[in-house]
Amino acid sequence: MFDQFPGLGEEAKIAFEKELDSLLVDKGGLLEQEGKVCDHLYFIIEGSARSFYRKENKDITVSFSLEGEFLTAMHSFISRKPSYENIEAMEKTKVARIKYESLLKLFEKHHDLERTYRLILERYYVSLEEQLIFSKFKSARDRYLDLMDYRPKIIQRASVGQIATYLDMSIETLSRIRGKI
Amino acid sequence: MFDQFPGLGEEAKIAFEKELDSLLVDKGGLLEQEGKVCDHLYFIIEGSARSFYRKENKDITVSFSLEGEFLTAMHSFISRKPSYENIEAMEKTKVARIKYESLLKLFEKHHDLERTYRLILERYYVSLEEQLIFSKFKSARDRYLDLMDYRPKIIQRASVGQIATYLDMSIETLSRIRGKI
DNA sequence: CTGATTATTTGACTTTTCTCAAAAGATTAT
DNA sequence: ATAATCTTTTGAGAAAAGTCAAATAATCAG
Repeated sequence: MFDQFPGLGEEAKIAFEKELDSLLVDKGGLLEQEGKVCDHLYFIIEGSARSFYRKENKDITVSFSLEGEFLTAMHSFISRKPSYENIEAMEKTKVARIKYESLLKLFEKHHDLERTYRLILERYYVSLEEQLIFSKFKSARDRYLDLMDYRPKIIQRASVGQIATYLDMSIETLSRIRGKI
Repeated sequence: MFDQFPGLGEEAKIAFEKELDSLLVDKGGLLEQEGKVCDHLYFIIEGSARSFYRKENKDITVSFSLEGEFLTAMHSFISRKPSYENIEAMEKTKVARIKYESLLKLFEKHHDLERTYRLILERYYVSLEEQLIFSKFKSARDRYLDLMDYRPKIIQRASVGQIATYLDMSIETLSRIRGKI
């Protein structure tokens, strides 16, 4: 879990792992729900998830997460306000999670853990920024081709509808793009 | 500068301020340039700035910042890779800034400063997420109306062209929207 | 102040993507 | 296995926003 964060000491790791709580969710099961404050930072051990929200009875996918990645409804987790996001398992998925409160407590004792969290946050930020820019300046077709290049696994695991809202185009447009490759 | 971050102790503030470096930039002057690693976190004391990048000889505005706000080419600042962003003063602008290296050093000594930085980062994140969602699900007209509501000062200070690329629409479309309010 | 440059607005037309509708293909529960 | 449901594909027409071009308006340098 922390291979990617070499600065983290053994002591902090152990303390962190003590606070972890593990969870198995079925396909379609919700890890987080809109309207509630998101209290957990998740780590996907196995499986995949997507976060989405609802607009006029449609699900709009905001992000996809695969095993080995941290995940939360960051906006709510940070701001402590009710989330507008839902997080749903895309298949049978195993996650570890830690409570917001526990995390803050651990920060008091383990400086290096707060740093690691900061790094996770930074990653989150960078990927969001890439997503913004990428969505801003490319045609529907290029957004799809980019996704194929950078995150091919998502195309294998997510439905056309989920991918379409993620890429900000209609299902029909995506279907037509796929037909023409 | 730190009024918004009550958790920060006097000692850390003093140490931080010691590392600050103040700068006056003329209208159009560049604080950061694409291709270079961004080494500074800025704070706008007076004036305003925008960050943008170039695509096919056009400037695409990514964000606007006003006095009292922290600002950097976050992607590069975080990743230590060359920036694709430029940051430019929109008028005569006074900034304070700290070097990336100095900041990291201060983190070693002042845990509360690293926390404050984390909070700045969180804010950055939240505003980026809002921008993404906001750009994703609104019509050109609604994006403009939202900007008028949330950041009216930007509309007063930035040019039509700058606002148009920020809102991801053509200059002509924005001009027509403005004509019809 | 004045000509030159740059920014904004307006018009006509094009392109991209959307919406609605229907058909075809999968998936799920009984 | 089969009906029922959900997802994907395909077609046709509509809407939103883009492009190109020209006219105004604003800003800047000498």
